[in-house]
Amino acid sequence: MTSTEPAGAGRAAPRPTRQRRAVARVMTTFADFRSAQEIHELLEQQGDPVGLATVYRTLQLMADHDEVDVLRSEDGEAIYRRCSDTHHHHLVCRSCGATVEVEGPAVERWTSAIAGDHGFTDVSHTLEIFGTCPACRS
Amino acid sequence: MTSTEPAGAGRAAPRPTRQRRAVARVMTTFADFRSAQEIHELLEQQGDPVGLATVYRTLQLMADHDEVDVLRSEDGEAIYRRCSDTHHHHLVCRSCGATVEVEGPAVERWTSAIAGDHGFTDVSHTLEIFGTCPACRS
DNA sequence: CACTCAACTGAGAATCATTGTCAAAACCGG
DNA sequence: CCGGTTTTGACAATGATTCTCAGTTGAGTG
Repeated sequence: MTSTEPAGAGRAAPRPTRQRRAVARVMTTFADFRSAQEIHELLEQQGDPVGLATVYRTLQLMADHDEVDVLRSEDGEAIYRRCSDTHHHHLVCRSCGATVEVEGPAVERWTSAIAGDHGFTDVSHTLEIFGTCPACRS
Repeated sequence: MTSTEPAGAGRAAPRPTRQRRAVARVMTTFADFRSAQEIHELLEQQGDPVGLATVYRTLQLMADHDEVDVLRSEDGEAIYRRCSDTHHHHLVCRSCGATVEVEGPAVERWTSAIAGDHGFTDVSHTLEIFGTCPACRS
C-alpha cells in the first residue's frame, strides 16, 4: 500500500546478518521455484545452516522488498524464486517441473485493456501455463 | 479392500445424495469466492448440515467436473465459486473483493501458441487480474 | 575496548486448513 | 427385503506456516 519507504523515518533498516546473507546467496544458486523448506535444506547442505523460522521470515522480508517472486503451488505451498528484473510468466511441465520463462506483450496489453474497460486501476496479474513437455511425452 | 483398481473398469458415477445436493444448492446462493469452511458454516446456518470432510470431498469432486472454480487466496487457502460453463478468468478488486468474469480468445490463443512453440501438449493455464475497482478509488 | 540495547535468531509449541481413517448409514439393483 | 457398494462424519493425523521467548549478535557510544 505504501508507495515508497521513507528513508530515515522511524523504520529500521534490515540488518545484514550472516543468516540473511546466506539466504540471499542461496537464492542465486537455482533458477526455478523452491519451497521455504527446500531452501532451508539447501542451506544446511551447503554448511550454512539457518533456522527454519528465520528462513520464512527472511523470505517474507525479501518478498516485501521485491527481491524474490512468490507463487503458490497447486497444493497451496508458497514457493520462492529470485526475481528477475523483467516481468514474465512461466510455462511449467506438469510431469517433470521444468520451467520456461515466457513473455508476451500481447497479454500485458490485453490485461491492461480489460482492466481499463472495467475502470480498474493499479493493475497487476498472474499467469501460469501448465502442460506436458516434449521430454515427458516419450 | 480389493487388490488393484482394474484399469479402465467402471468409473462410478457420483451418487446424488442429500449432502451433495445441499452443497450444490448453497453454491448458487453467492457470487464471490468462499472457503470450504465458510461453505460448511453456511450449510449449517441453513439447517442442512454436512460434515466438513464431506464438504471438502464434494467441492473437489465438483472442481474435477468443472462445476466450480477453485482459486488460492493470498494466504494459501482454497476458495470456491460456482462456475459458469465457459472458460474465463477473473478481474478481482484488491480492496473490496468484487469479481468480474472476463474472457479473451486472444489469451487462449497466445498461451496455446507459446506452449506449442516449446513442444508442450495437454496445455492449461491460470490467469487472474488484480486491481482497484472504480467504487474503491473515491 | 567495554558496554548497552534493540534487532535478530532458533527450537519448539501453537495454529489452521486439509486429508486420511474407518465404522456406521444410505442407496441401488435384484 | 437382501447384499454389496458408495458415502458419510467424527476424529486423528499431517504438514506448512506462524508465534513465543529467552539467549545471541551487531552497531553505535563513551
